[in-house]
Amino acid sequence: MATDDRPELADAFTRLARWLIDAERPILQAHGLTMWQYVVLSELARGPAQTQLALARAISHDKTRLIPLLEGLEADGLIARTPDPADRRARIVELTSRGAGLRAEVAAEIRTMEDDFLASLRATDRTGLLKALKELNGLITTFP
Amino acid sequence: MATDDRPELADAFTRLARWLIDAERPILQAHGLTMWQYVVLSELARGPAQTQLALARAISHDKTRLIPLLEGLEADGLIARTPDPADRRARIVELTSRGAGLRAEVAAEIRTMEDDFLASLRATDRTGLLKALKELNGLITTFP
DNA sequence: TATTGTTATACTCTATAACTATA
DNA sequence: TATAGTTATAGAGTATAACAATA
Repeated sequence: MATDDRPELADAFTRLARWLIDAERPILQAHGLTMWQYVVLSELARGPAQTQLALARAISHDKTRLIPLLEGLEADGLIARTPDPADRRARIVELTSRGAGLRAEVAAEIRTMEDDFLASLRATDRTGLLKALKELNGLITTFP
Repeated sequence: MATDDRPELADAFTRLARWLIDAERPILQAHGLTMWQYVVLSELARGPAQTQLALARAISHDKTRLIPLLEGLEADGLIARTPDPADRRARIVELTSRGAGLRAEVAAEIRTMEDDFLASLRATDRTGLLKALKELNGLITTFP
């Protein structure tokens, strides 16, 4: 067999993720956000969370650490937590318009950074990469 | 502009890396290895390390935590640490034949798992993905 | 003086357990 | 009894400081 130099996938993905996170950090910092705060805003951009617990699960964060995080975002006026009338234990979490605006702004800057990052690839490899990412991520979320 | 549903890259890579690491864990466990131990063996498979410090840098691990790790691998007969005659402070770290054999065995099992994982992709997307990974990983290591 | 390997210490992040209020 | 939110505590993982030996 010919020795093919395919890298180990876990290693390759980890390195790329780490690089991209490092590249996002200054963008987030310029807007006064931490990584986890941005993760919360991004998840809420898909729709309000019916409970904090559901939100924690959606972003693979544990519920105890989520609390100070939400308190900070609420104090900054980026999210709102309103008691669910149907179940007074639960609190519905959603973006304020200010939070939605900030998230969109940051997402656009990150997107620009990503486009620069992918610019060196041939078109076919880039589309293959993006299609593969979408396909594989669908795969692993359907049966975790 | 049409809303394109491209995922954020950092998120996509992180999820895939986490999934793959979870998939590797039982393989490593079956051979009595931790993730970091396997990382060390893999790095040494590329060639001996002239110093422990260089090894730590190569795998992005800090030198203090590397020490108990190497002691464990040495006790298991998987690596050897020999003082460098030219610089008696330094210790050259290399795989024993047993360590090399174990590493190759584990790598083969991981490779099989990866092939199964990628099996659902179309051929063009799979090759695009692999070429893109190689290209991008080269990019980020040349100017970190 | 600077560097390798090492030990000891502090710090951060993460997970577990326990409490309250509702259901 | 079970669950949502919260608080307090313990644990793993990581980084920093300090030391001996050698350069």
